[in-house]
Amino acid sequence: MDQVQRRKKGASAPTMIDVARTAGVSIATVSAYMNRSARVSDELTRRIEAAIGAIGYERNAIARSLKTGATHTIGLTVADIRNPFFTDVVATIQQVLNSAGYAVMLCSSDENTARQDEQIKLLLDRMVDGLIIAPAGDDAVMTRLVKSTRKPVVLIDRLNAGLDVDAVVIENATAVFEVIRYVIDLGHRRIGFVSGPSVASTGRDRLAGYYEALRHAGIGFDQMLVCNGNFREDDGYRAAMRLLTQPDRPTAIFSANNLMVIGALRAIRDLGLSCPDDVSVACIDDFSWADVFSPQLTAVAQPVKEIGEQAARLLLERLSGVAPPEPRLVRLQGELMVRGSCAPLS
Amino acid sequence: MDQVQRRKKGASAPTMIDVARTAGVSIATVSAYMNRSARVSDELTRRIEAAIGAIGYERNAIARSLKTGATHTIGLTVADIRNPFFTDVVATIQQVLNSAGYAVMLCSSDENTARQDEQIKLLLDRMVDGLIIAPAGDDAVMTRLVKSTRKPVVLIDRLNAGLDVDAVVIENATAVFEVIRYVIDLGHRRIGFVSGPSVASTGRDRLAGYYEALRHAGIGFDQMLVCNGNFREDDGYRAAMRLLTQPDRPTAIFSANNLMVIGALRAIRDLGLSCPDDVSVACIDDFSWADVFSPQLTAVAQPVKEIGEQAARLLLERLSGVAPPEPRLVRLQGELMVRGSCAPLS
DNA sequence: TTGTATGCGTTATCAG
DNA sequence: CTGATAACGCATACAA
Repeated sequence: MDQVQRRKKGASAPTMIDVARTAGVSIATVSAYMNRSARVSDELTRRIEAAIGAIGYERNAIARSLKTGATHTIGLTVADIRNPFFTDVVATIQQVLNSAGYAVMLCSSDENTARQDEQIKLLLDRMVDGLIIAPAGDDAVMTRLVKSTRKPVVLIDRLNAGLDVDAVVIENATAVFEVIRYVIDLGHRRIGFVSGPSVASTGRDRLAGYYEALRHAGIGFDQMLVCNGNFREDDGYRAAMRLLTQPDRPTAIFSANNLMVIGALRAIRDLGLSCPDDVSVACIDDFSWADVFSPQLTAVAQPVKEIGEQAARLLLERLSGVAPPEPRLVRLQGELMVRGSCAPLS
Repeated sequence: MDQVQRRKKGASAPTMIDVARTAGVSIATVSAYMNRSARVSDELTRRIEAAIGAIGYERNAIARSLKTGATHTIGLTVADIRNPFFTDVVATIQQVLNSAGYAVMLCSSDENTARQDEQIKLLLDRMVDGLIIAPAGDDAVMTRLVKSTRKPVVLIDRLNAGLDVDAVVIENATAVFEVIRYVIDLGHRRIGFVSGPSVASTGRDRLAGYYEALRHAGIGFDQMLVCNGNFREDDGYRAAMRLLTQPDRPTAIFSANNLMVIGALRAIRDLGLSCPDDVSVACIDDFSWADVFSPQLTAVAQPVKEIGEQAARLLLERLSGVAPPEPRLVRLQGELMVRGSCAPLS
């Protein structure tokens, strides 16, 4: 069909053809102008710009994507969008990627691997150019999904054994080791551990740090002192309840993340106990408000900003092809913030 | 070009043509099968499914969108993704929209109208099917952007005078009125107000509720008791500092949102004061952990879940065309959570 | 420099 | 019920 005799002037949005027609140039020239892919004479440039302004043309990113194969959109799934840790990371990733010209499609799997898999499928289906994943856990479907895509993928927060992709994590075992050692130094011997799920590398690594600290201090390991959770507030509550209602209850409780520590504190309150007088508490993940509310939580602050920046950087490098072929693993350090929620044991 | 003699088997992802070829059917039949748009015989269905499995075909959403004009993606911009209020709303919107088959593209404007406008442009450019906006503020560019798009738009949290679109907000003035009345009933007369920006309807409405409560109680209005902020933590800190360092300092401080109240509490601490002994504190926006940390904040809990659900519902109704032509305004009620951060004034 | 023609992967129309 | 073919809006070799 002739490019001139179209566009009934009513229905749909103006296209490049309309611009070409009203500017009296060819569609290729308009395209060249839009992409600065070739020099367009000043005269035509002027006419094209006038035409664009007149009919309010905006280029259709879908058609453009179909042609170029790139959407300039990246997918981001996190285990829990309500978790301030992820929120902070997301905010940074967002900023970096946006200023690099990418939009971000965000999904939260709510610590549910089935939902996570669906969302990764959704994202891949939407033809994102790349993927940043904070995995809810290692699961076979996701592994297969990620392996079978040719899009660059960056893992954050948690590793997945079966995946050879770029990743940004913190030294979880080391971080926990340090906190537990600090608690032990305060005189505590019976230290309860509210653990994350073993399907998550963070769950496993943080528990490992706990064991290591105990062994290092020569403290025997008591199976009753470890309770599993799924990183949610309720899990922390239940775990702390179980820990604190046993005969020889722990004098300190460590929570493997921020949400569970709130649950644990609620359990402490519901049992009529107080922190740090009756039970010392520490955790991984800092709160921005930790210094203004009591108990002022002793916690390991994760370098959220840097995690986000590094993740975005790794992805951007892959997208622009300047990354080396082998996967890169960035390991960051947490920082122990000693506050008032752990008391010395007399 | 003949649909059979293509696909060099190496490079790009398999297309419908490949499926048609390996299944020995026509491309239209494959399409009919994929969309269930027409009955396909059992025999062909079987062959198509086998082919899809064999070559690992996945339908290209970009091409599909180009053809159908729908992306099944909706854009969502919030004023601040780090604010738990927005996070909660986002999480709900996400869930509802996802289960309706839509993906969500999220942007955070960080209370910056310029960034917000860019992001709305970005989203519209990505051809989202609809938009949910928590405006950083009324600004002309956004108003024009929203007005000129034919995509359905839903506003949440904040209204924009110039826009005749669906919206979900809470009764801000009423909510503040109630809190302030409660504080007045405790005996307070000098009540500082840490306000949001006047470019945001929430900023204006909440301040109006404050004035109304004072007038209702016959308390004179003192210009020195109101400090403007931009809903960020730092603003709350600065505002509270100014309020509490004046000669006849207020006995109570009300913060127009959650982030600023944390700043205010930090200021109180830095001044060597304590809450609620020296200064009572209340705010809009509840915290999930408010009951386990001291001071236990008295606050108005916004119905975050319902805000998200209603916003998603309004948008979905527009998308499916079952909505009435005129814009709908959903006004929800906040709930005053009385805790311990406000003390009676002897 | 500027214009023409073709294809990206689907969907949809219309014959068979 | 199935098959061929024309768009969807843009980019891009290639021709002029």
